[in-house]
Amino acid sequence: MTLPLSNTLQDYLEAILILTEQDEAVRISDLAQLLGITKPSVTEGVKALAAQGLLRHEKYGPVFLTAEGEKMATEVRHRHLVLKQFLINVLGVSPALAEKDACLMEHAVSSDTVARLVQFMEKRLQES
Amino acid sequence: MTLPLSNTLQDYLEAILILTEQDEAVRISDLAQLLGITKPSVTEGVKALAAQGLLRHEKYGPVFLTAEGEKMATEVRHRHLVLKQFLINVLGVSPALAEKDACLMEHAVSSDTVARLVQFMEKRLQES
DNA sequence: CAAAAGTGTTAGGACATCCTAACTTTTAAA
DNA sequence: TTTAAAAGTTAGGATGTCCTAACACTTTTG
Repeated sequence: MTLPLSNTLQDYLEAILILTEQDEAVRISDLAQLLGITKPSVTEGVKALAAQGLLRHEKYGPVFLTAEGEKMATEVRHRHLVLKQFLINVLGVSPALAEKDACLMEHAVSSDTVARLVQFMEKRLQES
Repeated sequence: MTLPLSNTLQDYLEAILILTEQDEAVRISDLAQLLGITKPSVTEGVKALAAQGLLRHEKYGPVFLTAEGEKMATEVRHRHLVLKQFLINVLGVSPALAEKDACLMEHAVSSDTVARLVQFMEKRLQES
């Protein structure tokens, strides 16, 4: 049913989620700018995501995540945020580098590892 | 001069390093098996690495890392090992999953973050 | 409301990586 | 030493992701 999404398309979902929460409507142009790619590329990616039922998009219109798409986007962002917090608060990595690393690592870590990172940081807070 | 290698080609280098240390000669077939891809794909990848001066390969012969190739391979493996140790010893991830996660994460973490992970684990050992 | 500016799409192509099928070379065994 | 098995290569094709150029639609604004 739901095949695993490529890293690239996960990035699209995450970007759409972020834009959804700050703008009213998410446009192809906004995505292109945030993702740092051209509009034709975004159009293509959006088409693929729509074909998987992860978002809704009508020609020349804005983009909306479906429930399933939002769920996946939220998971990706969760991984991103957990990793970033770990890098900054535990390792002392600079925020800018943490952001960069987290962008890549979010596609590499398993759910189990993320859950353990969360646990680890909680325990660490209690102990201090 | 040295353009950044793709994740795929970094994996090739790492595999060659591992095989180099356990067998006398590294063959295309060995690599194909270890990487889980077909021989034609390996032939192609090896050609690309040879073109970048990272390994030496004559038709129908074995594969040898150059000094530069070995250096890069060692770096990749270092990232891999540091991550794996962290996952197992600090987070308590199972060895099998740690291996899997490290395989992907090794292409995502910056040198700075790896260095900090090492530091973190050293400090942690001293404190215990 | 017409024209300019902005937004989105289509077409066509590049590149990396993988594959299968068919062929060649090398190695090993009868 | 010839032949069968194994190893390696080549050719040709698929897929995913990106691009530029050109075109189509929409929005803004004079």
